[in-house]
Amino acid sequence: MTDTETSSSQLAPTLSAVAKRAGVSSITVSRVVRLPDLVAPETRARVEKAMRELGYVPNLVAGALASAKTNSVGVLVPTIANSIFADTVQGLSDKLEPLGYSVILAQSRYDAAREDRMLAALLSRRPEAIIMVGSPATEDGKRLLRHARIPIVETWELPIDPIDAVAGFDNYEAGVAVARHFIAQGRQHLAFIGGDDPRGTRRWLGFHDHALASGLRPPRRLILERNASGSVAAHANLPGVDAVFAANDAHAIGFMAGLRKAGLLRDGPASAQPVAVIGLGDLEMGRLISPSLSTISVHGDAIGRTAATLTLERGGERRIDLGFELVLRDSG
Amino acid sequence: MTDTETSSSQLAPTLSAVAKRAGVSSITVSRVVRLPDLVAPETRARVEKAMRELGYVPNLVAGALASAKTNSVGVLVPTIANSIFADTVQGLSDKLEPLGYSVILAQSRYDAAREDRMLAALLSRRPEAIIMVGSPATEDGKRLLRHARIPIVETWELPIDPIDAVAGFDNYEAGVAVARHFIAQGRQHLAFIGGDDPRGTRRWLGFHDHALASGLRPPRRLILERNASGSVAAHANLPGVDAVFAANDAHAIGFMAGLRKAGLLRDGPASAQPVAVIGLGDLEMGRLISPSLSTISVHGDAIGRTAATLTLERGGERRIDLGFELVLRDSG
DNA sequence: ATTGCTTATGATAGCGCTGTCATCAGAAAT
DNA sequence: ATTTCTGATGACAGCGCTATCATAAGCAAT
Repeated sequence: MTDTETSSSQLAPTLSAVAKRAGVSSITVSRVVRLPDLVAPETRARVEKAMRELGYVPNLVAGALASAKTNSVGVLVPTIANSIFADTVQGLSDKLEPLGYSVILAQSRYDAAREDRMLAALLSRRPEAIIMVGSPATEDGKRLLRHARIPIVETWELPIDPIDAVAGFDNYEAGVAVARHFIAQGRQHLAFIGGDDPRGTRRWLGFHDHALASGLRPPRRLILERNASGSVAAHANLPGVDAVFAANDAHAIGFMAGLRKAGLLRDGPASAQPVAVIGLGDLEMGRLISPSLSTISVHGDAIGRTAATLTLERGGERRIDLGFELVLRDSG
Repeated sequence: MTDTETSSSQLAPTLSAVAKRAGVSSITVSRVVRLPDLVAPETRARVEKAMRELGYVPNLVAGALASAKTNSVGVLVPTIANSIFADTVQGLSDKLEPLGYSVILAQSRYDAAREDRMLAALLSRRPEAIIMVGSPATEDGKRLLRHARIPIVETWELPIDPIDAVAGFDNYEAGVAVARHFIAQGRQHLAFIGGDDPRGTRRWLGFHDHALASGLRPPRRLILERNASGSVAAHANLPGVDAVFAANDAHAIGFMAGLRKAGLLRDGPASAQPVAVIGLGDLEMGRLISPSLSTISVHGDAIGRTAATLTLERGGERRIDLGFELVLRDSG
């Protein structure tokens, strides 16, 4: 018998199976797992041996029910692929996993109905907190969260009326900052390209309002699919534009590819660009391409880590502005 | 009283609270949630009203314990940020979420010990399957999975001795394909840059073996940090090299940035490049930059969706090779 | 009237743990 | 010798559900 854990039923061994084998009560086995200091060394050794021999893996589902603690957090993002939200998920899970929390991940795909379903699905697993990108799109979603009586962290925004805690930055001000920079550069004809999700729209609003307030003609806005390829052709729809704010770096890089084809991209500094381009996200890639991409840098992983902290500590500041940074390189 | 669900204790309402309010037994409420067809329409309406009034959210933790079905799958990836694995996670969760499964996500961070811990943590939540990138790095990890008696899907590789199911492609052959292409192009001095994780190493091996078998001098191998910035400087360490296979597109783009600085990058076609570069992953960005990036295209999302299918269907082919494609553009 | 079948509902017993007391030595303090 | 405390262990109930079997009513067929 090479595998001591063979034979016996197909079923996973339980606490009491281990207990029986070690000649102790099951509560003692439970303590060996959770509070080993309360168990005498010899007993502990005996129990640990039995656990090894049986290949015991604790059943956290049962544990969670009994203790009313699931040690899990629900995380809801619009999408995880090709997205800066992955940084946030990484940040929060790096903080949470070592503490024994598991991350239950759900994607809304920018769909309000799916978001509500995912929220309900998450909540029925009784996570100890919910971290989401943005705010619930519907009143139903908000009510669900408000009644859950667990920490809720909204991220990537600074909602006026948050459900509970917030870790984000001011998308409106990001738009303002870009517009201000373009204007200081002497650009006259501004445009905004990107999605029309809530955060993109806030950026657009800030961009738009500041341009108007500075006496410019209203900027143009082009709503694009979420993949960058559409932005390659965007330039054709923006005649006369000399400065573009892209809602994310992927769109910015796509747009620059279009400019290159049109012969409107220089390898020189921003001042030499016929059309200035600024993105958002500060993808590593933006630093590497030529001309290098100017961008609004936001710290996606810091948002995740901060959100994690907010789920762990009740009390203290519940609204954290992580800010952003206008990083100027050669594109704009 | 605007909120009917207020007052009453702080505790979340249970099945039997709903039952009492609706004047039925709790099992009937359970049926309304799971098997509504078994309940008479009027009874169902009464129960649904009570659920709404109380703001009832089913407790899947209890349900899972009672039914021995958690409706969850554990997913283990090395990392999720800036990574093509995000596509795989998206693919599998798009397939699984509509079926009522939740994704429990864990990251190993390319650390064998952390991987083992995460595997044990996942397993203790009794997922109905585990999907992971690659194979467990340790024997302990393998044993854990083998004893779990649930579907296990290893992805992004085609291990010789899989634990259960596999959805991936042949990394060795990808290396061979790139070497073959370089050689056909008349390149003489090959190099490989990238990480030394198992998949990267397989690619290197194929690349190396094929170069040798074709009579070339042994390719050089440069092991880099996981972020692309290191690859910018890589060229200095590879004098005389005229063709580079980067283990992923980010490294390839970083390397090209270095070449550009060194004046070794042309906007022309591959034949005009002093140093040919081929990446792996087929990032959208690679298409957009100039010169456009040649790459091994792998379908990360298809891997995820296939893995999901493999967890749902026992029986049938358990080893699926999704293949790869050498996509030739201007960089090599 | 009896049997059999279907539909709608309920009673009961757990699922595998943990919280909350007990219990019982043995040591220390009175 | 008695009390008190500490350390180690256990008994027991119960977390909120579901599986399983039972029950009752209604109705058709014998």
